[in-house]
Amino acid sequence: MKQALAKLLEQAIGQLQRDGVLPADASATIKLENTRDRAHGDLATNLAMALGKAAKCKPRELAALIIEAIPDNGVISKVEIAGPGFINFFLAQDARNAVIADILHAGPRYGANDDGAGERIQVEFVSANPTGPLHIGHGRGAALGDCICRLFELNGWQVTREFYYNDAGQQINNLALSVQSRCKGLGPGDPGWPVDGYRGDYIAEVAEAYMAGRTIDAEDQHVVGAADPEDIESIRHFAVAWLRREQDVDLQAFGVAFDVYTLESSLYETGQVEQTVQQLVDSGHCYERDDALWLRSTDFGDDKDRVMRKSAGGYTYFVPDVAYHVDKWQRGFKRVINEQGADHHSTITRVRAGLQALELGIPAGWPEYVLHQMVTVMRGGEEVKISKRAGSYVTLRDLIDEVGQDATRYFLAARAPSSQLVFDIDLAISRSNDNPVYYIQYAHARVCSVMDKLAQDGLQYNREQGLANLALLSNDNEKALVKRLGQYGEMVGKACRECEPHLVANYLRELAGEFHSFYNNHKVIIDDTALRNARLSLSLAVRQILHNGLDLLGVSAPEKM
RNA sequence: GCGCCCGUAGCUCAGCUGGAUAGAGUAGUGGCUUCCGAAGCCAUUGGUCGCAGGUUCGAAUCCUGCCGGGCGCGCCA
Repeated sequence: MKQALAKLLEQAIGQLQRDGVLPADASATIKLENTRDRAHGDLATNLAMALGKAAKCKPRELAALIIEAIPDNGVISKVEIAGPGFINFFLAQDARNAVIADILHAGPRYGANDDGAGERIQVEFVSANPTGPLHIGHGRGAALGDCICRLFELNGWQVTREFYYNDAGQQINNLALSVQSRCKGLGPGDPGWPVDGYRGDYIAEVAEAYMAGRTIDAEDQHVVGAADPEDIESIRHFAVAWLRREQDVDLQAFGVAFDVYTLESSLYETGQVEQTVQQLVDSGHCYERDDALWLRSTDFGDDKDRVMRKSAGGYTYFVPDVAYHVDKWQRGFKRVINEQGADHHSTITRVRAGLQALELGIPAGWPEYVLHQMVTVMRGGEEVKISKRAGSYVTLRDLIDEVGQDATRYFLAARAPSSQLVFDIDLAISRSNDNPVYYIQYAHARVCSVMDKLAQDGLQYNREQGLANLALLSNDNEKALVKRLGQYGEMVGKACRECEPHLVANYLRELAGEFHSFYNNHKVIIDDTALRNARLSLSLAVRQILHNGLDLLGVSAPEKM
């Protein structure tokens, strides 16, 4: 609809240029925006104001000329010049109503498009260290990452969801030592407890299972506890496997599944880390100093050079990170998005610098990043400090159990990633009925309920008649709904381009609100068959979009509540 | 000190590739169910868009400088 109008305006501008009203080189991007106020029509453009100077005439006068130059068409029903020179377009109702038929025909696939042209894209998200259960911050990453994936899929991309396990660093040593101490009956604070040991109760659970010789059976791993408190390698292996399984269970409960899991340790085993280091050395961007190997990352915009190999031996964490991204590149992903917490912000420059230094033809801005800000958890009016070492934090599993998967996912995805998020557990639990997600789901259930009532009354929905009588939808509530439905496709495209799932949440709230308003003002099941079927068509289109949108967020669309 | 993010109604947040009287939820007040689900609707109260300059027909939105909050700034990951 918008595109059709933009094309008409383009033709109008071309006409005015031929007529000499506008200089041939005058140009302005044609910007059409959805109006906020219905009195301003459906779409408005500031074209006349933008071109006023070039045409050397007043914006309102130019607006009149533009309007005159617009070719005849079936899209526009009325045009007005308003304010300083806005051109307001009122769309023909027939043209607007067409969206209802489109939605009903496309069903669950409505909104899908070809923007991605089937290109492959990889989204890495969550990527929690296997040193403890997932907390609410990981939950935000999971909710956002998964929604972003769903958006890309809808927009025609072939998406790979990937999880990267840092299972090879110092923190894993701490984990192994912590479990070992528990195996020996030590607790946090006891003499001999590791300085940076993990204090949470789950460490004791891991130790107990290890000593009991329990088996961890998961998709890609089968590990048996060796029950030997002196075998630190065995403990490490068991603990990582245990915690990975725990995280998988949490993610499953959250409705998030990954296609590929990559272990940092595997990059060492395959020699990819060594190979990357060698290539970096060969590239001439490295140097030795103070017994350490450095990357001259300042050549690529970093504010200081970075150590690659420590003087005591061993690589710093970003070296396997670079090797990992080389691997992603070699797997053929022209686009890679890493969704992570903003506290990892500093790694971006470093990883990109390493990739540039390799001179593999990787673009400077590759990979892309979506960073989400911290989640603050409130409980009993007080902030709950999240500290893995202190063992006091809110796990994702707790949240799902208490708040429910739907509400948790909605809350965590409904805010812009760049904004800090306050998650008030008391509010989410005790006032769960006021939760916005129920408001949206309720609208969906209401349409289902209308359909039930229709059947109870011995009536049937006649789609053909409904679509043939859409012109009967003429009240403000109906018009508002039709207009909103018409914006779904545009919204979905923007949410994907900007990697901002919260746009979906906002849209759904608006749509649900407008439906509730319509529902309260007008009966759907009425004697007038033509109008009844038209309203049913509208309601079913609304239900479909609510369903599709909730699906993008990973939230269910219940038929009854 | 440097880098990134944020500062909009009592609270939680949208709006930010400049547009027409600044929006929603929640909290407060007052209404609406012999009629498809009141988990709803309608009305109303509430804002110097952190502050000060600048850019222009027009700034919550762009630029600069301050102030306030968060996160980073390691031969940790």
